[in-house]
Amino acid sequence: MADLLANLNDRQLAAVTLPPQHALILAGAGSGKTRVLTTRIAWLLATGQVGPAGILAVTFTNKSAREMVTRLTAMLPLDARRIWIGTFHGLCNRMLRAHHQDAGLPASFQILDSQDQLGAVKRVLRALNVDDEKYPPRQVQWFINNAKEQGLRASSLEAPTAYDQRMAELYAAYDEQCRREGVVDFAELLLRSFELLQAQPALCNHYQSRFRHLLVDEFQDTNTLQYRWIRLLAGPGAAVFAVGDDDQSIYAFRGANVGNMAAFERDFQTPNLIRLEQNYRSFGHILDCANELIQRNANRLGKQLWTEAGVGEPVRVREALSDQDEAQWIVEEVRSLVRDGWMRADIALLYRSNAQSRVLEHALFAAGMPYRVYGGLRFFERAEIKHALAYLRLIENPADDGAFLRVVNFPTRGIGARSIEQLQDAARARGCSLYEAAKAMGGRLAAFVALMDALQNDSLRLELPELVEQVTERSQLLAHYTAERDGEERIDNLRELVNAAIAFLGDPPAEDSDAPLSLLAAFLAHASLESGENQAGEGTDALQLMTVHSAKGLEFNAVFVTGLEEGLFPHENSANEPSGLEEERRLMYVAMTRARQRLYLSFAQTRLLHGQTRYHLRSRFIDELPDGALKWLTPRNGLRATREGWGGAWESGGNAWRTKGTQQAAQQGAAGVWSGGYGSDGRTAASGAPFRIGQTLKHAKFGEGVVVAYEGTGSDARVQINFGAAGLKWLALAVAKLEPYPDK
DNA sequence: CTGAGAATGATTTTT
DNA sequence: TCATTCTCAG
Repeated sequence: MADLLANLNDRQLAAVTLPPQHALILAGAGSGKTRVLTTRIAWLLATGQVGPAGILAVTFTNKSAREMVTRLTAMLPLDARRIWIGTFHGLCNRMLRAHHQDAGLPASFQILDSQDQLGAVKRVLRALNVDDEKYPPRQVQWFINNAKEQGLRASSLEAPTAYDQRMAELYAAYDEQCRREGVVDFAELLLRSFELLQAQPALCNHYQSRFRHLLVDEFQDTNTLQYRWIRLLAGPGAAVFAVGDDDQSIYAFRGANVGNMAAFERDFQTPNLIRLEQNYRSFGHILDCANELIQRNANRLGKQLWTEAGVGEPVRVREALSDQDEAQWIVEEVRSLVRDGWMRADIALLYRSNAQSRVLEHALFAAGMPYRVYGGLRFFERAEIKHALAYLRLIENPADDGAFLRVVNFPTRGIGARSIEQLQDAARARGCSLYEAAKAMGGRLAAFVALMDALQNDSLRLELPELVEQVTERSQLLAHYTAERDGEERIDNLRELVNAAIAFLGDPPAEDSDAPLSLLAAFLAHASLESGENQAGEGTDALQLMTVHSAKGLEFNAVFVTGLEEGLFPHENSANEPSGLEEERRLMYVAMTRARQRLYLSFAQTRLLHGQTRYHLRSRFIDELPDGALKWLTPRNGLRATREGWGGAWESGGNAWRTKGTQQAAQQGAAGVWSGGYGSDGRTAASGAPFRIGQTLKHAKFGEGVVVAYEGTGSDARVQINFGAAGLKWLALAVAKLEPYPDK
């Protein structure tokens, strides 16, 4: 016991040993959040206050759920599978499997991932002859998920406009299709579980009295439905231990509601609120920057990170001439770090949006520097894997039309669009599944039915891995990719799927139901809920490239936050959203607090974006940091305009440079501007205009403004000027009357 | 069915 | 710019 609690600081210890009451733990970045959460569970168990069955711990990612289990089993000897630890979706799946009948689901219901869901939506639209110009599938999908995350069914939606009315109808039709096919989407897992508990008081009571302690990780990321699910499950008697950091709430765009933290304090009348503010990750200067930045946000619950580690190195800031120059400099800097003994794997390059990785990758590749990019397709999302899984899904559930359509003609077996249309008509007329309808058809469809029947037979006598192998062979998937030029990797992946099946057999999920689920169905659920690893190559010492979002929860000895430019970070689109800027600032806070020892912030004067050279001001976030903690590697006042009066431009919509019909910026023109380097005059020589970026000008109507960007040559030349309150304007040099204004 | 060329649209992402 | 999706001719 003493062992368990050793090395906790006072606050951590207080949190871990709280009485069985509701508690809100405000855990700052690097304050030992996961440690507190897992030690709390271990302490509850070790003191005999509760048994493993009385605990429910919920996270957002499989990764953090796994980490919790690993740490917990290291602290205590126990069968972690008896504890309900998992993601919201994983736990809801577990509950629905156990009570599928009460929930109105078939025993082996399958789970649609976002891709599958989009496909399902498209089919609904086609079946109902909906104009997908007016109702784009993605938008319909978003509408459905959004409604579900609010806990709303189609029937309970308010539909004030004809459009909303139609959307609600599509939602209803989609749900009906899912029911027919025996599938559920991600949001449905949660909503169905919630509705199950609501509709079955006895069952609800059972779980309420069983789970004495609910522990929620990353509470700031919960959405409305998740919050209500927790509240329902807690009932009157359980203690909810919510851990989160409102300053790290960066997922509002996918439904997360930071307001849930304040709501929790209110609804649960939380008697315990503990702040974990001591940071064990970063040195002082880095934390000073983070604190100073984040305190500009309003409506915080309030927190101030501190460390015993000393101030450490100042935060390095550098202005680059261009995105390429930025990348080049990073390569050099990383090289020198590596020469000094730093590990590449301990260095991260962070960016706001994925498009920015290209330039960085290009420079790294040219320099022969090993790197690894996070994000992109994961294992279970790859096309070849989805194909193989679709065959397996169809074996398990012949009513799964989505799976049927995916593989009926892949690899191609001469079943064209019109035979499929005929088939769909027949199925609709008879009110049966495509597979059922195909049984009545002759020719090539009959051959496909025969194939599936054979595979179904295989499934009865073969072990799961053998079945997977058999499917890839008999379906001709392997043959198809063997014939393809670049099919080698895909074949490797298909073999890897067999390995995944073997691994799954070695560690099957816990069962709470009397009627055990078929291993195949369980494997398919596993594949949907665990999208798999992002990328291989874990072993090599490679530089880490990722978006700031994916860096959340990680830490590195050195971190480069790149592209710190207005419009990019903070992103221009965030200006349109309420409190969008505050979320961007939190994102910056997350980015900076990833660094242990050394933090670099960089921005570029010009950047090639969507095929256009764009000129950005440096991010306001840099200017929000305390001077004393910074070390400028380039002159602080570079070639830049001072950013006075910029707020106005931001509020005015920030989209001004998107004006239609602008001429492409001439590369040479841009080069002309910057060729002089730092401190040069940098006149827009190509156009002959006597202005430079950053110069203050006067306009007869709009008043004083700052030149922000420049585009075109000769008589097409235009400048973009920020007039503060009057906003951002593009003005043609040939027309506009602009007077130079003495620099401040 | 396939492949070429046009059109499109482009934060952030887990389950 | 560029990757993906769509459309149409062969």
